[in-house]
Amino acid sequence: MLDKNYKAAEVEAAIYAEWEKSGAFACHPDSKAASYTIAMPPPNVTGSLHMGHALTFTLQDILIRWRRMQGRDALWQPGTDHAGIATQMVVERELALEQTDRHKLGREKFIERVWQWKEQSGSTITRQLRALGASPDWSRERFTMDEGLSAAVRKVFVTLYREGLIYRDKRLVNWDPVLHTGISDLEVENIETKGSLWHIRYPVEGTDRHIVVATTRPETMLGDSGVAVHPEDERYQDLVGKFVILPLVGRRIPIVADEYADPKTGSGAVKITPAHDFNDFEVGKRHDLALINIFDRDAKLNDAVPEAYRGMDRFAARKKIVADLEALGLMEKIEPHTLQVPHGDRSGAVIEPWLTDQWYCDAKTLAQPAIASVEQGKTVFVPKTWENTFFEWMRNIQPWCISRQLWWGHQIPAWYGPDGKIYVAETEAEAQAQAGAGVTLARDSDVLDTWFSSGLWPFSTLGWPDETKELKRYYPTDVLVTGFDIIFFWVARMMMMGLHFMRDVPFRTVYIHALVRDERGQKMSKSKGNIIDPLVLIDKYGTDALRFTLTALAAQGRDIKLAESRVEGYRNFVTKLWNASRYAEMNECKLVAGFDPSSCKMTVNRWIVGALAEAAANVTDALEAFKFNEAADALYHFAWGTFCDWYVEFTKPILTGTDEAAKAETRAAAAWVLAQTAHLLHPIMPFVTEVLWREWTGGRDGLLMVKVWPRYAFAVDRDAVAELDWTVTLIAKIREVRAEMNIPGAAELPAFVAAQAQQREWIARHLDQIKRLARLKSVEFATPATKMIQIGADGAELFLDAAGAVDLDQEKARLAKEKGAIEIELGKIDQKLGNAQFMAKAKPEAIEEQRERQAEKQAALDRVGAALARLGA
RNA sequence: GGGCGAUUAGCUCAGCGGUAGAGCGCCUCGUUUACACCGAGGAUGUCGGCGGUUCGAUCCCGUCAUCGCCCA
Repeated sequence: MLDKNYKAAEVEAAIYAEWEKSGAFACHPDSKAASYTIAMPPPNVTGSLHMGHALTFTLQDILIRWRRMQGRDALWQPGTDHAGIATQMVVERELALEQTDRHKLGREKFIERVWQWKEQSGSTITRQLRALGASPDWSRERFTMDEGLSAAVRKVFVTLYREGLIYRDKRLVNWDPVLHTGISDLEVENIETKGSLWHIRYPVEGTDRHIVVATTRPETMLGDSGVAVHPEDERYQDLVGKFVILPLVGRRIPIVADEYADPKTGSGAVKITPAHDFNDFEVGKRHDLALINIFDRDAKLNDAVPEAYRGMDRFAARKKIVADLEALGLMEKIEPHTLQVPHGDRSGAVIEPWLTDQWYCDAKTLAQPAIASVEQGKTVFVPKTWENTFFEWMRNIQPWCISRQLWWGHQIPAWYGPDGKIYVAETEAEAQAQAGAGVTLARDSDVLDTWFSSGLWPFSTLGWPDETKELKRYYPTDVLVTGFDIIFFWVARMMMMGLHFMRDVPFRTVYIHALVRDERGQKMSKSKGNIIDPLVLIDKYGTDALRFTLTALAAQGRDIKLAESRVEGYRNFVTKLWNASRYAEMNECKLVAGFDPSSCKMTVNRWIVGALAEAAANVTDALEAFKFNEAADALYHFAWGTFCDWYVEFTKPILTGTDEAAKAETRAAAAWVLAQTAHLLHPIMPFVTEVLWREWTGGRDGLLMVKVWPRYAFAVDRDAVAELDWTVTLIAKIREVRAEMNIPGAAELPAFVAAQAQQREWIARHLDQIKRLARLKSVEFATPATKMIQIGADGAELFLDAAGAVDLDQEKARLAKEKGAIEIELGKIDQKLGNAQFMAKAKPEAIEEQRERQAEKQAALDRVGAALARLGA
């Protein structure tokens, strides 16, 4: 006998262990079944499960479990990402606690230390994925720095280099002066900041005129190598080609005409600092201005500036420069100004555009096939609107800076000879061979952007560059499930790399889900303190409740605002299901081998198996279309609203009755429907359904997770549906009237019925149920002589004998109100049907529908009228 | 500045060219052979404003407002 409540916390770990031990998570490369593949977006090895993970992995697990039950050879490829900067920072923090740092340790020892950390702590996230119930093929778990994946990275790098798609270049890079590395545009967060706009007067050489330039970063003036004005700006026509003398520095720099200068902003003239601003860099290139680097790697002023400023931090220098300019009377004015300040997404430091040698990937070339593939529908985004986002990014893609000045990551397979000549090769030996024996080589100390290796994930995890059978079988993957925040970081890169190296898209479908936000719609973040920890919810309500909640809220194209009350509500749903099973068990509803749902004779059973079949079809359709919330909704309403609320209540009299044949059929049908419901719920709520399945089968029939997904050949019995719907409506109406008339719930009232043959038959068949659920003492087929409460149902009139407990004036008022409501409805319909335009132009179905409604309402009106007449109103 | 999305019950959200829905909350009643993490019943909506298309608009189009996100 089941306990009264399901205790998720006590059973989940054991159930999971059983699944994992059974081998049911594994793919079968030699199977004849069609494959179904999802490459799991590898969480950072430093990560711990947050709500976004919980959502994305729940949805992926639903798809995988569902397809697996459908008989597909499902591969959910798991793994973790080495997460260069993030991981290095974690270990560096540890070192700081030990009063040391990576430089004292040296590169080799430091990397050893990171690996150690990875061995000890790197499994946190995978352990938490297990708590979530995720069912990937753990035997195939990969790590982006595994030997195999590293070999793939080297091969890709070397190949792209030889194809000219990777190259070394001196350009401005987003420099993080705290982490001492360049980062890609995507890793930069622009934060709106209140600052100032300083207007500085630059003296024009050989005149007593000044030209005023406005800047948000006065300290960079030390690196100015020009002033730009708009070519059509009349104010400065005569100055173009002349020079200004840069204050504080004394450098003579040209005034150039360039459209970058906006005549409407400030004075219309801008200072140009080509070495420290991306726009200025371009202007400088056009006019051949000098690149004057004034910062060191800490963003402190270097020796290229006047002595007074050397070694100063950029922000301290700003103050001093402003003060010095004011002292010289060269500060025209200072205005408050809000601007976007670039920050490193990891360090939070203000990013400095800095001139360095970096490795770049020619993303523009690689992007073309990716764009074409989406245009041609080889890869489809769901919802489709995200394709615009993808195109927008891909069509304006910039060279991708792939080198990072870090230690943790894939070291770039490039070596330099004493003369600076570059040798790129997969191994040092090859590079040596290229250079010739005896040439001393030094390896490039940089590592690759983490996204470089994760871009290979869909094929590197399958064994590429070896032509493994897994690669052949599981690439391209079927669907990628991810959030829109990494369309650029990851989806785009996988598309580029996959198409280039595999000659095919990495996935057929990209399902983009929402971001999980808090109740107020705010992004969850540590600083806001609004984080809801999925593990806390799991402890409190069980994994299934959390999974069901996320599924029910995962409507396409919307952010998810998560309220804990929803989780609680769906925990209640788990309990409801549990107790329905408990009820079934108490009534000896046992699974019957070979039960054929279409063989049911009783209407109520024919009805419930039909309703189940319909729910099953709805769930399948919803999953096919990635409409997770609709699948959850269909199951919730079938299980609770149909099965528990009506079928269970309806069959109670049968199960406690004496008709053995009826009992047997009902028990078998109830058990079957419940078990099928568990099948349908399993992908969303794997734990409780597995526990119940074991309870019903005694563990003799294997695991639910490998059972066949429901699909039925039998047709829904429409007559049974009509009969039950009518009966349910009748009961609901009686209950409604009773409540309205304040008839005590316990009072059992005699009833009389005047009905057509069909309805008489229906009432007779479900007499016990109607009496029980509507609290009737007796039902007599006759029209009563006295005045009573009167309830109309289609084809029947039911009279309730409240025996003086009810004031007939009250009943008259009730009927009058009902009449009024019907008249309003009928009026609207009459108006519509009386509209010549409507009759001429509306679809025939729409007209027919209105006619039917008109007839319905008219009949109801007649009935209420007759009832009122009988009461003498 | 460019783009995307949202605006529906007190709250969180579905939905949709022709009867406006769910969960939570609220109110009333209730312990009848699963379940009070329950059951029965109920109240609450000019579907953001204004125009347009249409026989008909909460739904399609335009516009405005407000909010959110992404990109410059």
